[in-house]
Amino acid sequence: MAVTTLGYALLSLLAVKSYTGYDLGRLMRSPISVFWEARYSQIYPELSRLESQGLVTYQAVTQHDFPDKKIYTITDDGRALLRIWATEPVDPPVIRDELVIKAYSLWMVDPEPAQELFRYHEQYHLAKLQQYEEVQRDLEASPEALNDPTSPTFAQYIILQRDLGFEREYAVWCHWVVERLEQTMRFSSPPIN
Amino acid sequence: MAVTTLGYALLSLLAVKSYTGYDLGRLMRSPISVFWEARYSQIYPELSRLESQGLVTYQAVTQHDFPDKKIYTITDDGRALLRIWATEPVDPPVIRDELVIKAYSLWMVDPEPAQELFRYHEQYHLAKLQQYEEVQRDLEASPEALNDPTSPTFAQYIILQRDLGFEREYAVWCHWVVERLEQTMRFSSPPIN
DNA sequence: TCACGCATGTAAGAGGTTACATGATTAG
DNA sequence: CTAATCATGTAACCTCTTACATGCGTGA
Repeated sequence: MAVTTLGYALLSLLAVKSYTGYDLGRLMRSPISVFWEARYSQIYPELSRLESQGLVTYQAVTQHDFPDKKIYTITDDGRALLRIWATEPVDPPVIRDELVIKAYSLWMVDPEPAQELFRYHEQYHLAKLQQYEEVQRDLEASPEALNDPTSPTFAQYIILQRDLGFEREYAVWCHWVVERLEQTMRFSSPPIN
Repeated sequence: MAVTTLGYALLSLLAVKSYTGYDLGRLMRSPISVFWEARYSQIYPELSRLESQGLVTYQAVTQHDFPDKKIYTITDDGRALLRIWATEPVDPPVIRDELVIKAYSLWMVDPEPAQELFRYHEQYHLAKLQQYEEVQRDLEASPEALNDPTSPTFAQYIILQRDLGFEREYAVWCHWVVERLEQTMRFSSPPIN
């Protein structure tokens, strides 16, 4: 009977607009980037669970040139549950970041390949940052919505700031690691070629 | 035959020093905060898997006043594997943060309880930040190690910067959300008491 | 012709959490 | 007297990923 975190994620997207499972999956991997990238194999079963719990309904649409689809809509019960859940306490997120473990082993590896690894991740997060900055520009084009706390755009802007901050901070850290490795290489003995 | 992420996490801790499973579990939930908080029920089986793979060995220690224990030590094979793994490419982490989903639903809830939620998380991350800053002061007390790229302290300092940045950024975001809700409340009609 | 977008799903397995079991010592 | 610390583990369960299955239309 309980709703999973993914279930709430889907509900919160459906609270704004009706979508198919496919749409929801694409949304979760778009640069508009809400939340994280869930697989279709998890989304579809989750949607039918939400449906059996009466939190969403769907309308089957028959198509000729494309596969048939189900457009899901949140119910009043779903909306009510989401509103209650939204302000209830949560535990802070658990971050399982493999790069951090690798960083912890840097003392036992050659600095050059380590730098390469961190340069790659710096670039990755800078690219993500740019994508989010584009979305930011789009949102800031309609400032009325950003000041209306009852507008979904307002909430989207809030989570966008989180994404921006996260990517910026991560890129800065990667850059700092590369610099630190550079610096320490000058102090240690040069490699034997 | 493959080693899991937790397996590498344990190996990277054992590369510095020998520990019991219990020690490793405590380390992972200490403010010295390496990585994330793994459960003992996951650590113990993982250690025996690493042992069966020849990546660690253990020495059984019989105790009178406390339960017997096993002190695990990394093997040469384990060390070699860890060094290779440490600079191999990784995917960026997937962040599944329930608070971000809740934030996405803020447009449909009362601002007051929402502020309370974000104030709580701001305090949480500020407290974490302080803990990390204490560790930072401890590490900076011995600056020679911080400039030696072959010292585990060097690597610990690197991941500490990540933790510091993460907590700082998260706290700033929470604060910003609270302020934004404050601001918008002044624009909307006052609640009917 | 081949891959991509549309669209929904099942099955198997890996990873992680919660609950349970045991038992002595020590601090409040 | 109760809770915490030390210390290792098993069993059941939930969550998430990977692989598989199907099939039409369109653009390169």
